[in-house]
Amino acid sequence: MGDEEISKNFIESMIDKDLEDGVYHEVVTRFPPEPNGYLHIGHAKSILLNYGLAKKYGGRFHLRFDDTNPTKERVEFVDSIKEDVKWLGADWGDCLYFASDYFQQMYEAAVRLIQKGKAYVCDLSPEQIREYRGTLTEPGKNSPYRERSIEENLALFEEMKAGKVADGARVLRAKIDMSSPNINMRDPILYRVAKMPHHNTGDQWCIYPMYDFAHPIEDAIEGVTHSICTLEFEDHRPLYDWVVRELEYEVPPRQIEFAKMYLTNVITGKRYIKKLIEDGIVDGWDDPRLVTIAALRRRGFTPESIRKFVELCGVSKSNSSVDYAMLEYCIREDLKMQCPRLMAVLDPVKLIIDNYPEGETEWLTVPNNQENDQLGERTVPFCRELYIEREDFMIDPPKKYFRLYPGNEVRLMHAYFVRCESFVQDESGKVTEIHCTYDPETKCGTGFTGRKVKGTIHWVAKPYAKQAEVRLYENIVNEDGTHDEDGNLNLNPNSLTVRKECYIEPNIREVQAYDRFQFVRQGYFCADSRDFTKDQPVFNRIVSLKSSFKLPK
RNA sequence: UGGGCUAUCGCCAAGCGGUAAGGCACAGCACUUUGACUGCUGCAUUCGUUGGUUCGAAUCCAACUAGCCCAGCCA
Repeated sequence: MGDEEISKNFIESMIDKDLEDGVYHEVVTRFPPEPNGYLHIGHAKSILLNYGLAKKYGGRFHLRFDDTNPTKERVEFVDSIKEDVKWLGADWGDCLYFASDYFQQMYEAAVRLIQKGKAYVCDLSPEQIREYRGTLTEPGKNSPYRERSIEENLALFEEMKAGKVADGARVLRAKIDMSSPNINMRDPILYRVAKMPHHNTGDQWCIYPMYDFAHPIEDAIEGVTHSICTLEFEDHRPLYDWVVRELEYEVPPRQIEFAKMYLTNVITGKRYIKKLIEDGIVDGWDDPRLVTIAALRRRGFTPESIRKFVELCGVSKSNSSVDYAMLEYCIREDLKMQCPRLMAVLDPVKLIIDNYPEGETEWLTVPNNQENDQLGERTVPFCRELYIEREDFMIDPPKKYFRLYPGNEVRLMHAYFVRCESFVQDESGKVTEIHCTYDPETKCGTGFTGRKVKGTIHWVAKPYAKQAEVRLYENIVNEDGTHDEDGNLNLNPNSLTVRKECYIEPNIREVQAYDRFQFVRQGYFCADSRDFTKDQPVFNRIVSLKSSFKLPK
């Protein structure tokens, strides 16, 4: 997996051209999150794209925290982001940076702009600035403070820096063009006053640079060549270029935009996730139904599966929403060869083999994964009373059902053929016991070829079985749209099913948190790190198998 | 008559003037000690629309249409 030829994306083509033209002689990329929340699957695309490009071209990949706004940032997010990026396998080596470490250089850059007559201090209030900015269809008008002298601007900016100016009273603005059709070029704000401690620089600064000013400087300082961001920044590129040009960096970085990834039937918006947590619908930022990196990890997704997914989705400039089935395919693909395939019964019903000696136990040696003998073997107990899956027996089966029903013979996986002779129901009609007879000659591994059966079912020996809790997850929002007309989430009421009476093979006592298994026909499961105890393990379903027999309606 | 971007199968996505890659999903067949996996087969006479240039257009030109983004002292 992973060695298939994936066609070159448009960013690689641009990089190739830059290298050919001698614009750059190396490739340096970065992932620049603001530490204001948890990373999700969409960020994974950016992380892996940037990291992959640096690796492919033998360049560097930087992890840089874009922490220029102290009002929104917290250290705990810095830590969680580092953990998630590392987990995804994007190795930043010693290239870990903080935009806030460049505050002095940014300040000096701002002074240089003032000296060039390209920036001025503006006293307009936030409301006035908005009015002066014009609208999408009307040009803006010049600020009355636009023509202040360089000396005055320098002095005023110094006052801002010294804390002599109240929050919001004055800002530093670029002097570009108030009539530009691109609103970002209408004298954008470069620096604002915010008397607030910063998670990294403390009280050292009370002026903070805006994204549009800070970002190109951060890239230039670090020697980033290709500054890859999402589509909504396309309109900012002229400003990005303006900043690196006016600041006269010898090797100016290039901004390239790509489309964000959206996934069907999930939510990524911080606002919505926060509400789900507050409403108690999910149990936190790492609830397995969410697609934060932390949630995917807890659910049991592997970093490799996320990498495969991102690679498969590709990179383009058209807004798109990838089918959740694609993610499911990727984790199945990764897990199928590396997971032990164990038997577990999620909805048990008793099966009794009437002609099997009472009190006897056979220990069967079975492969852990028929397709990968590296995974070895284990022994499982077999005896007279078993549990099988309730859905593997039907009193009155439809056509083409080939599991157990009165008179039919099936294989008990890794064991014997068994024929249903009778069954017992309670008053409500619920089946409580299934009685079978087995044929000793049909034991697995003896090479019996006398006859064939169409169905194979899994089972667990009743006296030895271990009880476990299993959580079955589905998408959190409905297939037919994630929101209704009013913007409320269209929640899937069946997104979580908890099964407490599940029986698993006794072997599973060896399991560690985060261990993954394929429960035969039930799909892939992960031991939940949060609720895991060895006595009563809790498993999260990662993904179900592709399909199973569906009853005709 | 604001600007920017996008449009190729149900969903992603190659393609860059020489006659529509691939993956997911779906369907069928075969195989099967998991109805899984695997293998095979099928799945766009057509590239948002309409014109034009050309021997030849998804690719070039023009005009439309639809969707997304922009008026934070957020990033």
